[in-house]
Amino acid sequence: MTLEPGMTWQAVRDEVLRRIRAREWPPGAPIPHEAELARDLGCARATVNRALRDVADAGLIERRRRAGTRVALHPVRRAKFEIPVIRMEIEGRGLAHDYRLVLREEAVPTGEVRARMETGARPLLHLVGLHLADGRPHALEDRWIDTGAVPDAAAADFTRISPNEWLVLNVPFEGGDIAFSAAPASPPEAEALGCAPGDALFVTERTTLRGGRPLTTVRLVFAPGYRMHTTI
Amino acid sequence: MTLEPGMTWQAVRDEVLRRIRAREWPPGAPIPHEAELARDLGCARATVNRALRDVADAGLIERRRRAGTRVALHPVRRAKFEIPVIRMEIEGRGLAHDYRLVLREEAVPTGEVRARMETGARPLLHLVGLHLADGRPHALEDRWIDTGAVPDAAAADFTRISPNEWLVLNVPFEGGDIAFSAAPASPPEAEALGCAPGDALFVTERTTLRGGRPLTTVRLVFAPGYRMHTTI
DNA sequence: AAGTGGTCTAGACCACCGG
DNA sequence: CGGTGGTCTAGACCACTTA
Repeated sequence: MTLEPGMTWQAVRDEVLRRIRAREWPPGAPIPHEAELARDLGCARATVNRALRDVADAGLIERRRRAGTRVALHPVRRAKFEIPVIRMEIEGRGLAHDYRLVLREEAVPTGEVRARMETGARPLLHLVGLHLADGRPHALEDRWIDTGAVPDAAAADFTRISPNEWLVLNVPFEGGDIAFSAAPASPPEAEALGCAPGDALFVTERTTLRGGRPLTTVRLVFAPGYRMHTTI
Repeated sequence: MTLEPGMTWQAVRDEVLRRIRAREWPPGAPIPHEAELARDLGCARATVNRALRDVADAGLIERRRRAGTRVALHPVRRAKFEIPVIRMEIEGRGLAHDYRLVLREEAVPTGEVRARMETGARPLLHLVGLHLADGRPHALEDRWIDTGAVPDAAAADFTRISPNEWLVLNVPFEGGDIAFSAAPASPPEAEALGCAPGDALFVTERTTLRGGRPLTTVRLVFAPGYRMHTTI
């Protein structure tokens, strides 16, 4: 029990984490309410609230009005990861970034892309480009843009700037979803990335929205050996 | 300009996001300091602080004492993802989870595992197990545990509970790192997962620490078709 | 040295929801 | 209905950093 006044919310958080780890508050057990903790720890309730919100964000406790706060039974760890602009990611490693536009067309998407974009039989802007790191293939960007939702894209010069970067700079968005998976290299992907067909490649697929409307969807296929990394 | 009193921090955040998206505050530009925003928006500075902290967490603005707050030039989006216990993830999809221990040994790790665990030539507990969803292979868990750091693991019955779940329930940890990648199925992986050798598989590698000391490292290889999903 | 964000406090009101 | 967390306020002090 710490009774020093002037406690910071980080100190409160650490004390809460200590009690959870020490099983003073075992999984599933309710913990004292904010006012009580504030009294015990000698700080304001707002400070306890700040600390507990942080612990709840990490998934270690569950909070509900009236029901109080409980230690999570199955602590689902939550972690953050970053989605940088590809050029910045490459340059951040001290490598030179280059980009080559491989394909630009107006076309009607099929299959998954069509389902994700929800644009039916309307033609979209389809761009395929290769990102290079120090001259070596890094990732293949296969993108569809709804020019109805992003009119400026029709006039953009995607031979000089990648759609990835142009969109980040020019098109504010509100949300979207991301999926990560592994896929074998298709023959064209293998040729572009300089690997063998069937090689295991790391794939991310993103669709970004504004006002609930899909703006663009992209499939990024990374050259063999790519790793996405983060910390808990 | 909104001048209603009693503004919530979410409303302040939304107004800030609107100004950024509308280029009222263009990329790289400084935004007014908290006190000024609080006056303009008719709320307390703490409310503005809460809102700006949220926007900064998302990567859209950069805050520094004395230097003030600026709109990020290259908005690195930050997203969260969840790392559930494998059993919970499977059961959450309405499938039955099963687990089979494939290998249990005391052995000295080599290569990457040895480097990650920092245990030198000391033998560790090595466990390999298969997670099944509705009887079909879901993921292969290849784990090393430092029994010096986690003594209880030596006596645990990993034929009934997976190391994944046992560790979550019994071993509090403080941090770690995670990597995601794609890899071809090795012959033993292919046999365990019921796919062909060389098939592209989604792989996650985690090392968890307590007090800066590695407790366990695990390589999870998922059956073909697995997708990790999250939203921005 | 001074301005900015970071945080704490004490009090208050409110929304929600479980008993 | 009443207790809990969620939030706002007004004021204050502090830490950091950069001009």
